[in-house]
Amino acid sequence: MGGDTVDGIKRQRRGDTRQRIQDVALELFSEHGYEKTSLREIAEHLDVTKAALYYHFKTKEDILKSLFQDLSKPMDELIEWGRHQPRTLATKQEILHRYSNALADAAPLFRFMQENQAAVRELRTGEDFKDRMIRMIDLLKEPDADLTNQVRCISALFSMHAGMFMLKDVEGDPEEKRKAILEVAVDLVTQAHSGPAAP
Amino acid sequence: MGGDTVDGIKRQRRGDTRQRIQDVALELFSEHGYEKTSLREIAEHLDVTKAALYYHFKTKEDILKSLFQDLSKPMDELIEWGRHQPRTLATKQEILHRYSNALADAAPLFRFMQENQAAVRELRTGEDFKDRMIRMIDLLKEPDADLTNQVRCISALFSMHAGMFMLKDVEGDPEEKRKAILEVAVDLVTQAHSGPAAP
Amino acid sequence: MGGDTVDGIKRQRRGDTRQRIQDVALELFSEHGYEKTSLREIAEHLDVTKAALYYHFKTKEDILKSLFQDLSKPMDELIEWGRHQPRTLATKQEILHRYSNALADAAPLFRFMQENQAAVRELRTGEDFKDRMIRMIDLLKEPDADLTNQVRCISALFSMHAGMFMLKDVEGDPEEKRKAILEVAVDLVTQAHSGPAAP
Amino acid sequence: MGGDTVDGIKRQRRGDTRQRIQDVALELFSEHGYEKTSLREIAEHLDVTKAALYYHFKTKEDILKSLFQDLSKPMDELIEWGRHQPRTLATKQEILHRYSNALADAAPLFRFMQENQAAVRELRTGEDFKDRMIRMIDLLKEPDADLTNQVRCISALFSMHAGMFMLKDVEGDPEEKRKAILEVAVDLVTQAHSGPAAP
DNA sequence: AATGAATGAGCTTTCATTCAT
DNA sequence: GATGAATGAAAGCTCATTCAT
Repeated sequence: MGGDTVDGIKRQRRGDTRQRIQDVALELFSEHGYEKTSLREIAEHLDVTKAALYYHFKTKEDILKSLFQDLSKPMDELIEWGRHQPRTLATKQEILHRYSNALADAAPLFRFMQENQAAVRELRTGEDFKDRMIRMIDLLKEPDADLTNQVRCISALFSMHAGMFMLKDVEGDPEEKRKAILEVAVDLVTQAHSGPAAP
Repeated sequence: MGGDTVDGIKRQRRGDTRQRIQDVALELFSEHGYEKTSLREIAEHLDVTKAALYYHFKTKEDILKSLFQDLSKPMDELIEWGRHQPRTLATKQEILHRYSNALADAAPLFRFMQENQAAVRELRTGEDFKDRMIRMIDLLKEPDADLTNQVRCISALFSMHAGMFMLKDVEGDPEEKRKAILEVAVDLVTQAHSGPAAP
Repeated sequence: MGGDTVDGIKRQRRGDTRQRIQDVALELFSEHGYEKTSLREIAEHLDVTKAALYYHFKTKEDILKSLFQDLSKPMDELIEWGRHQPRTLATKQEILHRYSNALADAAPLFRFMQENQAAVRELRTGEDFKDRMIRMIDLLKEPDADLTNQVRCISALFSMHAGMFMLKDVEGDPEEKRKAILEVAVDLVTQAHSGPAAP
Repeated sequence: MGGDTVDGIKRQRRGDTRQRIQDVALELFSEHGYEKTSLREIAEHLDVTKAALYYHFKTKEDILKSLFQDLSKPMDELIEWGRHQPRTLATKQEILHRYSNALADAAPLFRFMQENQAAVRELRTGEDFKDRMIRMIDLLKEPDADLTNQVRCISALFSMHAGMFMLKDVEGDPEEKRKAILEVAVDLVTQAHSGPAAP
């Protein structure tokens, strides 16, 4: 049961309910999936009533949407930044670096996205996500890239997602893992950048 | 939809209900997700009652399991085959070839797997799938591979999954696409095979 | 656990659930109003679960619609009959007679209609009812009737509705009351038929 | 209760919130019915919070009651006046005249009453209304009137209600319509006054 | 091999209402 | 004179499942 850290800072219980709902929702959505997570569960974890959730969010889907917005902002910023850079290899590498950081920051959300695509697709929120992926890929691949190199770029991106949670059970420092994943992604995009004429 | 008297013989409605349930279930599970698909929907698509489904399958989860078995057999066979081969580059390439074929055969099922991980995880059926992925990776990576090369192998496998449905909206012949995807996967595993000492 | 009256007639509990739902629903809708009557209440009165109601009717509104259909049939038949008769005074009187009978048969339903107009209006089922009233009035009034005589016809019809339940608390034999109500209605329509030129 | 800066200008948002609540409530109650209209809706239409409504009214039912009081006063006055007059035909005609005027003034409220009887009945507020109707009828009918003439009086009253909104879709000047309705009502009561001995 | 009828549990959502501020 | 935050109760509805026939 929630005690508040007293002393100096305090706040906690007043005004942050909305944030707490989001936190718990993300946790439970990630763990059991969106459909399987009921509002009752979320409410119980927060020790409030279901109706309280509806004071802060109009629908269950709205909670999900609000989570996506947190995810979307950094991605949109990254895409916007990328569009104004020259399409050099250095730019692409920088994009991957930044993407890797964004991923690390919002890891649970990305994991959730990856694992709940079907459930989320119909919510008109998923569409946005796929769009963003496509625009990311557009930044990474050369306009005239052949199929193989397109696949390399797709692979780079998805490997970052997949790696993130596939390496969970593997020994080792998380930061090391992130670097390894990034390295592979950079490799793939670098190969794709050289184009089909590479020896 | 629903042609019957094919080519002289007729068959159709008799002993194949079980199969038809599986077909429709896969289609709907893939489209809307496992949780969101109700038995009512499946029954309606088949023009039978819900109760009829229970004659053929003990539970909803059982329908899902039966679908996985179709997917599991080729994977298990492939893994079994791989274990009895020398861990050469040629073997790895052959594994990827075979995997690519299996994937093409059971594409909708794989797509479903990819997009419903969260929903499926808790069903004790998903665990098996993750296990299989791990065993596949074990066949592809060298025992002493560093993190980066492990990621390459993981990436190879997941790229095959992701590519499968990410390229759906891309122009071009499906067979060409499959080859491109396979090429990238082989590349990744080849790199990983050479190990960190590669020039 | 159902005891059925065995022997000979039997039926009762098997197959008549749909009818029983309608009966109870009408009773409760009439008593407390449509909105105020919950499916839980209906189910409890029938000693079944709410879900059972949904086996027989797709929605709460559907129950209401089914009630209206019972009401609509005699009215539509009456209107249809009326359209094929000459617009004589005798015809009009016969229409009122028949309407009075229909009303007596479906009294609770009419009372419900009268008392729940607002609640029912938005259900797209009420519209139909108003249409029917208008068509009834068209049968009763002369095409060139002045306002006053139009009001007489409207009044005739509504008096039959209102009388039905306003006389409930009055002493006397129901059949007598019905006759009195009918007499007033016939009077009104007769006056209207003679037209404004009557002495 | 409510000190306001009186005199001359400004007013508007200040002391009239109570009145505005009543106006909006009547509008929405009439349109969608009492049960279907939520306090949220009312509050939104007024651009205040639900809690604000509770500053002005103790409960939802209280809002309704306050509306009825506006309606009741003229009716009670009319009834009181009627009781102190001789029961002549002229008196009855004057009652109908006055009633017609009251009706025109409070038309939306009457329409609401008519269309929400069931919903309102249980609120212990509706009972009053039925009582008033009965007392009105007592003023119009002769003490020894036979059933038919009682029905005439009931019919006169209800025709005024029904006519009010049934003629809405009919062409013509509202004042003309009101007169036509009144004429029919007067006719009915006049007939009833002459008693069963009329030729 | 399949249906008709039903259930129990649970879901998302809405409502009237309260109260400290 | 009003708001922000929350509640308890209930509503309509859906679901997987059962079982006698």
